[in-house]
Amino acid sequence: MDAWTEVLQDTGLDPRLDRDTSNCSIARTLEIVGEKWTILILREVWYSSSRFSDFERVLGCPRNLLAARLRMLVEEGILATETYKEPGSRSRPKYVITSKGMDLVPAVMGLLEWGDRYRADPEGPAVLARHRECGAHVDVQIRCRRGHAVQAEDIESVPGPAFRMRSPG
Amino acid sequence: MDAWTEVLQDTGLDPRLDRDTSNCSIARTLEIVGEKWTILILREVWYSSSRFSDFERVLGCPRNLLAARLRMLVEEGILATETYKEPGSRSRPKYVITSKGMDLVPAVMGLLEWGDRYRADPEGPAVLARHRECGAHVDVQIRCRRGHAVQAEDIESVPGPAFRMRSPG
DNA sequence: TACCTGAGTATCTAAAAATAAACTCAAACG
DNA sequence: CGTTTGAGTTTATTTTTAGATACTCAGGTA
Repeated sequence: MDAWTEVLQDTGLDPRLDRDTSNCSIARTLEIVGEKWTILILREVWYSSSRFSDFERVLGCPRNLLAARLRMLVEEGILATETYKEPGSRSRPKYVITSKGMDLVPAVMGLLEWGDRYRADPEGPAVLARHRECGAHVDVQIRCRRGHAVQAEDIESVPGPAFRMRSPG
Repeated sequence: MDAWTEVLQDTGLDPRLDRDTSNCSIARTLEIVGEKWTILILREVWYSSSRFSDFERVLGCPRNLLAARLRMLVEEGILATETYKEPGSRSRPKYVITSKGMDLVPAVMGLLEWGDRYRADPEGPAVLARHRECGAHVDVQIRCRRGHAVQAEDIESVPGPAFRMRSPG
């Protein structure tokens, strides 16, 4: 009997199929970043853009959508506003990434790598990621606390502390 | 002068802001999996669901959308169909993940971890991921080819072989 | 004082997507 | 032979989103 089956015996319910999925961390993350422009804005922040007009120029995103996405990212604490001042102009806002935003890097690196592997142009990727100190190519890996490299097939999902069943309505 | 600046001097264009973003691997991956139901279907496949009715039951997704997403995932080679047969019923299709689909695990683990950290219930995550062999918790890490663990801040993006500028139209 | 610029807001239309509900189809069963 | 079941398809309705365009606003410059 696996870790799922033992959480709910004799109820006629299936812990995998009848569980409450509303507190799924994947779904909750997607509520915020699971939208095209949002992730592309973050990509540009990583590539060093920070001004409203930068995003508009490189993304070609409508201004009202851009403003809405930036506002949401700031509300969520993924970006923060600072001000910049070009000589001869007044102070204007710019957007910088927070540590909460930086913590999205592994997820986005995962998307990048998959695209590099399966959907790149014949010449290769458009952008490469490397370690600033040593210049070597970086990639995402799955590891366990004991330090072993883990293959995707060797990952086992088990119910966590907030696991609960869907109310039978 | 950084790796971006040296690709395009004296043109008045900015290699970051005027580059062609149409071959971005992040965007291309999102074209496929950057949609709510699609990633949630994959989540359920990892949690072992495989039948049409399983997905419908656990996700509450409209059938026509579910059918469309499953068809797309099979066309893209992320899922494959096999048949199963319950005693007393005819053969029916089921969906299994391919190695191309398994290669999305790091990206989705990244989303999961971020959600666990910033959007979990007070009790903690709904689901935990552990290493089947040793039972230890698994997470995603960024490493360079030399084996160093890399912080997000120490990643440098540089133009790759398919880098090109946007045509000035 | 009139104009310019970056950073938005407001408004509208058109297109796309989500959802619900009804319908189909092919075995297997009774 | 009529019914059930899983796996869809079709159709219609509503909601959301995208995108374009025009407008605002605050300070700086001529």
